[in-house]
Amino acid sequence: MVENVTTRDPADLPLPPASPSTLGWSLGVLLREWSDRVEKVSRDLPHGVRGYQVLAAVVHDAPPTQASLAARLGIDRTVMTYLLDKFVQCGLLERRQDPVDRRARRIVPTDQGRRVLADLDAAVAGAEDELLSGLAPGERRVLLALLEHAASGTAPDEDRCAAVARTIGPPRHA
Amino acid sequence: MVENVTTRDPADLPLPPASPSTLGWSLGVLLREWSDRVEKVSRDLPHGVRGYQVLAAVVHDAPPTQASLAARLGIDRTVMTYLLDKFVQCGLLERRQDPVDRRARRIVPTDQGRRVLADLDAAVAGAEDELLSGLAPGERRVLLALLEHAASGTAPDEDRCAAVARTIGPPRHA
DNA sequence: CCAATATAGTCTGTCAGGCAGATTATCTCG
DNA sequence: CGAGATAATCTGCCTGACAGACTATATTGG
Repeated sequence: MVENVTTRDPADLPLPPASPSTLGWSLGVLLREWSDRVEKVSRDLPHGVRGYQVLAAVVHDAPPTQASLAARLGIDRTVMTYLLDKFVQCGLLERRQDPVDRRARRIVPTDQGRRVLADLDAAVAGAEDELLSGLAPGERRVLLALLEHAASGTAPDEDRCAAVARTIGPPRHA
Repeated sequence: MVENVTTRDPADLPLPPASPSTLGWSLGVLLREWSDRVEKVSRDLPHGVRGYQVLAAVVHDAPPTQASLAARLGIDRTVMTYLLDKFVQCGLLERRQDPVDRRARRIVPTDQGRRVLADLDAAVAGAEDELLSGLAPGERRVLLALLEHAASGTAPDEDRCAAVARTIGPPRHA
């Protein structure tokens, strides 16, 4: 009997040599599921999930420029152009010339944009809650923290925005 | 001269109701980053990252049928058809008629397929390691465990296949 | 045992969406 | 001031996803 099975200790991890790619698979499944749910919720928005992500990024993170917004979301510049076109057209966002660099546009939300996003955020929060229903509240918090930490570590530019935000105001439930 | 600098008040732009969508964003960033890295590693494979995922799923999870394989990876069945065509053509996988249900095909890896995957798995493991370099080893393990748990909770069908497979032992060549 | 319906996989055609490359306006630096 | 870089936009092509039809087999009810 070949005993390359080193299961002598319960603290031993159960999947040592096996598939390394649980990570990729898990991320894929979760993101797909997240997208599906958020899609349902954002059906009215110009571009579904992506629209939500754009709007959320603009309002919550206020990236200085269109390009940085695109980079943050991993979207091509040329794509970002027509995504924003639609939002402007719908009166949810505005393009303003950056006074200091007239090549750049500052993307700012309209009041309606803010309102719409607030509603969506609530709905999305619900969806996420449901998505993670298999995890205990503590586990969820840990997962979110680790995910964000990992993502921030690899993200192209943000990082300190998020870090600061987290330091100043951690998610407090009122 | 119109200086609408409305951003001087620190209390003006807080992140009042903590953005719920860190989840979506984090997942997106990480998956994108994972894909990029794995893409580099899987450049020789028929369909890049996706090819890797297919091959890994076939070998590690041995889904009974083509359809279930597709479902597991969130790929359309018509797409799965031509993905597999390529793999068969390259001699990495084989389609065999399921003896019990002759409509179905059992997808089995060739020896070469296994070998190729083994190499890739090693490389991917390295890439993942690098990807999560911002996290301490303990944190990584926790993250992976939680991710997998969450994903399994929402995954369409697998769950018990994977669970059973893991419990019984890694796929010993049948 | 036959007919009807369901399911696994494949094939075909269509179409949106993404990306490369050119274009315009502006900035920066020598 | 001219040369090169950068933000955003515009144009056109082309891949790749999905819908729907089709074949082969399974299942079920009469």
